[in-house]
Amino acid sequence: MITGDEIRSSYIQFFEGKGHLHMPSASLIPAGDPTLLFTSAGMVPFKPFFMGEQTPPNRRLTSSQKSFRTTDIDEVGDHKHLTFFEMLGNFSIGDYFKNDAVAFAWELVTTLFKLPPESIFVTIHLDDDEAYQIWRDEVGVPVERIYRYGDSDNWWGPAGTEGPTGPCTEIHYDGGAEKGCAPMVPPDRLTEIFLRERETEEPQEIPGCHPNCDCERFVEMWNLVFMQFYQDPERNRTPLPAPSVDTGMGLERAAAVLQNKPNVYETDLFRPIIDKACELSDKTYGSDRETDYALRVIAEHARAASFLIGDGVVPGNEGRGYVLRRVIRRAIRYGRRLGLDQPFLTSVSEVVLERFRTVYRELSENHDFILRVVGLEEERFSRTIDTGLPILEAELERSAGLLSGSSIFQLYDTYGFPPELTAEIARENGLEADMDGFEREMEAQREQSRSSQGFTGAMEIHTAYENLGIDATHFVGYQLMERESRIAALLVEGEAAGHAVQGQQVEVILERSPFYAESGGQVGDRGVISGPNGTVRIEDTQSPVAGLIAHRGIVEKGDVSLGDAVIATVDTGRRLDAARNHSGTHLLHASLRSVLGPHVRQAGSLVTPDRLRFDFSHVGALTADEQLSVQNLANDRVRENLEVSTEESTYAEAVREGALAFFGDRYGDTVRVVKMSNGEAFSVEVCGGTHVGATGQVGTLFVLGESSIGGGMRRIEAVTGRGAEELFIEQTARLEFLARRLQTPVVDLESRLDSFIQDTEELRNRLAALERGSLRAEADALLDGTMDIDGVKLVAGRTSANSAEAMREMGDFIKTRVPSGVICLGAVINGNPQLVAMVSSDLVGRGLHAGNLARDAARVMGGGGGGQPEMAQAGGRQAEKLDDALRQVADLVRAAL
RNA sequence: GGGGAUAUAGCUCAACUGGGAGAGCGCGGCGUUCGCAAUGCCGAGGUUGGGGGUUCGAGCCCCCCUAUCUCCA
Repeated sequence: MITGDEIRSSYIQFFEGKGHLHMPSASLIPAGDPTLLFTSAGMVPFKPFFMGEQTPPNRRLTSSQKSFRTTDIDEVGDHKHLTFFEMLGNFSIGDYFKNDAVAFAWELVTTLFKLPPESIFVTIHLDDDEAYQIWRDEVGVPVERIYRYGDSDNWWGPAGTEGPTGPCTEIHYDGGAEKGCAPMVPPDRLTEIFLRERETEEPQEIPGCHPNCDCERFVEMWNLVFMQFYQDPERNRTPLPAPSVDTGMGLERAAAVLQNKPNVYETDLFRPIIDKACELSDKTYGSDRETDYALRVIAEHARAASFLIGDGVVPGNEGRGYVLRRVIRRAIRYGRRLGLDQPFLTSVSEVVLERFRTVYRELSENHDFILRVVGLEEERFSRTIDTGLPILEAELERSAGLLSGSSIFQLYDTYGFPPELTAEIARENGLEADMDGFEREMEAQREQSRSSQGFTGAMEIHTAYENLGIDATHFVGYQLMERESRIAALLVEGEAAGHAVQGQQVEVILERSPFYAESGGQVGDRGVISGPNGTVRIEDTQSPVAGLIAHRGIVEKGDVSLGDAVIATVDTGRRLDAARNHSGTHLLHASLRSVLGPHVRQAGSLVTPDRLRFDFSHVGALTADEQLSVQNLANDRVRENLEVSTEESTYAEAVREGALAFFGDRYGDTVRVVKMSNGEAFSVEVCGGTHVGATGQVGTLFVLGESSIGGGMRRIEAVTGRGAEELFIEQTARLEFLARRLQTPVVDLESRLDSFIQDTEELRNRLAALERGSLRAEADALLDGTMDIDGVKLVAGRTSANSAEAMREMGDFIKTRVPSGVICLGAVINGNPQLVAMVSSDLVGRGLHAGNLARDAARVMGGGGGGQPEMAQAGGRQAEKLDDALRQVADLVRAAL
């Protein structure tokens, strides 16, 4: 039997033999394309080549590309759908076209894979007569095995709103008529049906089986895309000057066909993983449908999750991290159905790593990390289940027949309890789950999130700038801090103006400027713009429209006018502080990656002259050791005084050379790459910010702290240079101040403080004992005045207690002397009168209630109170009435008896 | 960026309508036991995350902050 590994390598070798260059699989995180969540097909890494943005290393390429698709995530578990798969492909970038592509494919399938030609069906696009002719005449496929399909099946692209697009042809493997759902529809008949469908725009019924049928007879093995046109955003298509070919064959499907297995899960690419899941759950694959489904979910998702983590994705609440989390949690949910309620996914992942580690190095390199992340997520999810389950059970208890959508939503929204699991448990308890109601609640939440998306009237401002008729300010601030220029535009209160006078808030636009506008987390520059008749103090610099630099400030002296020749001077000290923090951020980023692992990715940052803040993806909090290691490493690199160099490059080029870029940022055609290196690069990032010339200028980097900003996301804050120095001075001063106050040398502070705390403790205890003693004496005195109200003993009186608690203690003491009776104690605490009333349990039976006593007595002092029958407390506002209240108690007791 | 939930002893969690801060585990001491294990009694351990407010009185109600979890974007 040919193994999956053999299929992969023989495919690559076949195309290498046809002059193709083997490109290694790119990361599942698309490097050059911030608009894509995942690498979803073999051609994704080559997009810049197809778009003509870059020159490929060779016009013929081949690869086996790791791919991930989120669309079918909820279908995984049946025989067909996968989230993660390997895509074999051969690519022609303006080289060969339909003839060769088809010929190569046919040769590979029939001679290398040795599939019988009579079991191969091909499909083409309705209009692609060229492909039809090639298949029929050049390859010799009988016409009854060439089927035409419409746009939904055999037209590809564009990916997004514009881009290359074209018809495709597919190779289907016929598993045999006995697997079919019905007799085959002849190709001509099917073509007629699709033509009518296109004309009427109504879906037509297909009377029989065909290659794209949903039944199990055919396996779509290979898709050859002919990129023939370019489609613009208005959907106009123009022929591409150099048509290209992009093909994709799912390795898993190919393995199923070549290994003669009914589906991908029976192949050697999945079987070891399935077997492990069977072993753990004590089930056998193939025994029943439900079990098989769950086993497939576990195997598929364990595989997908391992690869995702291997490429640096970490579970989180957004974007890729959220997809990963969903995949892991879905696997665990299905595991529970098999009775796996203990952590199991880590063991399954171990098999995945074992199976694929030789081909995909990142799996072996990140072996421990992958297992740790899976384990952590597994643990986290079981906590989610544990907290949600009791709430769900209570909810089920309350509901009859139908579990409301809002309940399902609340469990999901607040506790992350999966709705499918909720529905499942509800069914087990004989209740239906209102999933439609749930969906409505979800939609309402989406609506709310969208509507709260800050509407700042950005559009209007936007046009205000565009109406200025200036497209760009030339930024000269990388080299200069001062530069003469001319005022190209002035805005007063958001409106274009020709003139501004002293005291007015203005925005100045210059022809060229050394001022750095806020971007990439680095705040804008401050400084002064001085003209012939006045000066403007600049408080902030922004870039409201790409390329435009708006200096915001106030006219400090005189006036300024459009066209004035000015000198723009940046506040150098502030700029250098910011530069130190920005370079510090890069050092910190690289250090974090070095200490924690390459999964650390920038999620946001803030660079001000005072401090820096850096958000990144990571599982769990940093230990004190890790934090220290990061700081030490960064400072080592500071002392090594690495050269900081910048160069211009294209985005894709920069990323290919290993530069880190921030997902979600938009980059222009050319990007600036900042490198810190002393021969060997320590940090390379795409960044437009201002930096120091060498890392030594950073001075010292001091980490202030590290915290969480949500699942899978951490935030670290630090200071450098002057900030670090100030911090040190401040902390030292604080220590010295403490030392003076505690009259001890700084080194002895801890022991001195310990002894202080101990002393306080001791004193507190002694005071409490003293108070207890004196209150006990008071209690004794009160006991002497015990009254007898119709046979009920009453101890009532004023005390000097300073808390209700102390009075309770007194009451408890009196109780030991008067086991049957009523006790009512009063005291003025913080200026307010307070009462504590106690009634022994035997008297409660006779109708006395401490709560009533306390409340009624307190009424005299302008207050209220309450409590339990045997003990209650009350208070009021009029301290002078306390004695009156206490005197009243006797009457109250008498009345209650 | 917006919403929801949680925060109580070292750990896991109780505490009704606002009215005496508790349990189990763990820890310490003293026993029973040949030993391991088990077990009995006693004990320590709390600014109820922090701050403000309402109230005679707040673990509980309101506001702000912090941390953790979670959903949406």
